[in-house]
Amino acid sequence: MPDATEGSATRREELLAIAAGLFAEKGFKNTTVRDIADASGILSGSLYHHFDSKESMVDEILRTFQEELFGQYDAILASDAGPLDQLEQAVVVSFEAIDKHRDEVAIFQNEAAHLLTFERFGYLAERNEQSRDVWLTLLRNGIEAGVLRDDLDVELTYRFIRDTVWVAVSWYRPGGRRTHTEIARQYLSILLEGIHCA
Amino acid sequence: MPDATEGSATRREELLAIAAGLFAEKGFKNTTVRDIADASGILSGSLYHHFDSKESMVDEILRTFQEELFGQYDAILASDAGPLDQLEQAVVVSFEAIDKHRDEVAIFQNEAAHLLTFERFGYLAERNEQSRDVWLTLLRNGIEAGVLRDDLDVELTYRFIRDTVWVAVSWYRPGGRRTHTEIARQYLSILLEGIHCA
DNA sequence: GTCTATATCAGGATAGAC
DNA sequence: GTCTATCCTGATATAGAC
Repeated sequence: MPDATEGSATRREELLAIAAGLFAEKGFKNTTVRDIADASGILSGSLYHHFDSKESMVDEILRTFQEELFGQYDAILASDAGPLDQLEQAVVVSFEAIDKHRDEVAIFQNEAAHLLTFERFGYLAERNEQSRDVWLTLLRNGIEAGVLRDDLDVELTYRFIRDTVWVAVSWYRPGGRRTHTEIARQYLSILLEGIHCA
Repeated sequence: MPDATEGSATRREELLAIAAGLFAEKGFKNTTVRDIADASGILSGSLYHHFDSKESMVDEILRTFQEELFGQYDAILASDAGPLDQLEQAVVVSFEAIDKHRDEVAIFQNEAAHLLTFERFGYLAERNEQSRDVWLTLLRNGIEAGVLRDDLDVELTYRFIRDTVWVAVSWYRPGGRRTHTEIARQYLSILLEGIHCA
């Protein structure tokens, strides 16, 4: 009785995970349907029993991931933690996502700009907007509460945070010298206090 | 008398600029030789009078750009400015590159990882290594001189700087609300002093 | 659910005329 | 230096047997 809610992944999820790994590693366009089939131990034609197209695969991969991630951001915003705590939690959650869903983050990072040009992936633009809202809210709350500098361009600051957090996916490797929590902590230290001597 | 040293670009340079724009916008793999030819007002076959292959084009684009950029880094390191000044200059020069060579930076950012897997583009790995040396040297000099915090992981700090600087190419638009110098200044302010209240 | 076989098409590249 | 014409390969996707 295959069931998506079970611990063991369904065949569909297995195939998606394999595809995600390839998309992340070689890029969407550079990964052929045959690559995915090979890695799955079946032939390319068989993949079409499970999915409409290569696009459907990347679509499902990104949708699932973003639903989870934005659920976490919402929970943080809805919590009664202070503005600084919320900002820190958002950073931690993001690095956690890089650790737990590396492929998905990488795909989003590397392919979103291109996929965005197709109507089918319009929801990615909405997610971008939503992410911007989250970070801007966190920053503005911090400034209002007097814990963050009020002389910085909020829009620029948001971009720097967003970029630095997500781009870490390009070099972070789970099981490496530093855990994602350590990285998040160091990152927050730089972001909050700067690298200059006090 | 067409001459590369003249103010007016040679046909070759014109074509490379057009190709660079497309590579940056749509990605290397997603840009067809016919796309480049169309944008240049000629037919695809004619391009092969000027270049061996699509790969040769991106190769020449990246080589030329990197030669210039690393020349600037070398000049900064060789100067007798203080460690903090040198670090600031390196950041400024990088944002300048984003302004003046947006396409080239974007191509390097988006395609290097993939191109790197081909022997032909092995020099990109060397350039990465060289870039790492530059930033690590700047950071270590700063720490040694006592102007930078010594409690940070230098390797992580380097990555954060590198990533945040270059990823700006994905959103920076020349002629926008902020000049590249303003952006560099704000960025340095965050990097050096942090966003937390003093 | 997977395989065999194949239709269909797009893209990189070439040869030779103009 | 550009065009015409075309080759060749590799990629997505389909249809139907097992």
